[in-house]
Amino acid sequence: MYNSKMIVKQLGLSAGTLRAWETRYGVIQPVRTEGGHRLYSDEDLADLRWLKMETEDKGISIRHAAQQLIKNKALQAEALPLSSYKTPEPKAYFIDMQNNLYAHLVDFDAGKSNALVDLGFSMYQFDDMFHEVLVPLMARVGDEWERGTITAVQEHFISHFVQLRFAQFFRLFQVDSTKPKVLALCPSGEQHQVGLLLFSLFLRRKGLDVIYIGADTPLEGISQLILVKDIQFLCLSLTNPKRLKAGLSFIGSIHKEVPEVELVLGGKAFNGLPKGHSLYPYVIGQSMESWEMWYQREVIKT
DNA sequence: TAGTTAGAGGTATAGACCTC
DNA sequence: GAGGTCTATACCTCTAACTA
Repeated sequence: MYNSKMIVKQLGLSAGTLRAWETRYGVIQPVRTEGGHRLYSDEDLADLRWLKMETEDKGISIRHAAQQLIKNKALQAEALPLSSYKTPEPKAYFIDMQNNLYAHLVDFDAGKSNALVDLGFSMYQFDDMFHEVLVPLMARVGDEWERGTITAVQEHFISHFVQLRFAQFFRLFQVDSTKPKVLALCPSGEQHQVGLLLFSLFLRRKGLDVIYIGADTPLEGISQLILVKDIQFLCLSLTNPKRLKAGLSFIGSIHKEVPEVELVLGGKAFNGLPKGHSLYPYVIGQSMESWEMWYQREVIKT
């Protein structure tokens, strides 16, 4: 449970705004301590985060966003027998959502797709939604595109949709200026950035100031950026093993100019590095657990 | 077109109460 | 006891609708 101060810090909303949303629209009903102080649950936090995203990113009025949230919750409640109401079994729900979302996206129906994702975010932790729905969705889109069952236009549309969702969350987390700065990018030629996005979101949630450059980043200017912005960690993602040689050359050039920057390497290509390779110690895994271990080992120690 | 009004939404303040 | 949080209320800004 969270008190008002923690909610204000996490979301950047004022305490007055929180109370106004509660009393005017009834969208959240925090429990109270014996003394009457509000205590917010994880669900309250998720709801508030969703409302903030709807109002600030989409420009929807708070009244309408609140109505939509209440409607979404009511629809979900209706779908289940009242006597046995509980949050749907996540695994089955995520698979179902992924299938429905895929169908809407290949049909270029952004409205239905957004509504479906909004509903998911109002019910589950955003980590679960990204890991269980959006990331597998992107993997599936990549496979379908390679098989030729969807067009390049569909692939681009879906990628753009998912990236927008990442970007919305990215802005919501407050930066802790006492924590190290991070530069995140994919070397030139690398187009797949979902893993990098996810890791950047993980870091941003921890309060790190992440400068996200994204896919297909040229070498020019990177070293200067690291020096000017006092970057401590350089995160690189590379999925295509065929581009590993070029990727290593990319890293070598940067390391030559700024040897003090600490490397964080992720993606299928780097995961294939042999144990004896000099860069092997900088490769992190693909699971949240391995990221958390890296964070505790490399960031908390600083 | 410009002024007025009303509503929506956010913020500030005061005083009382609660927590640590 | 200091600092945080509460409720209630007033005030501010912005926008849209209305009117002369």
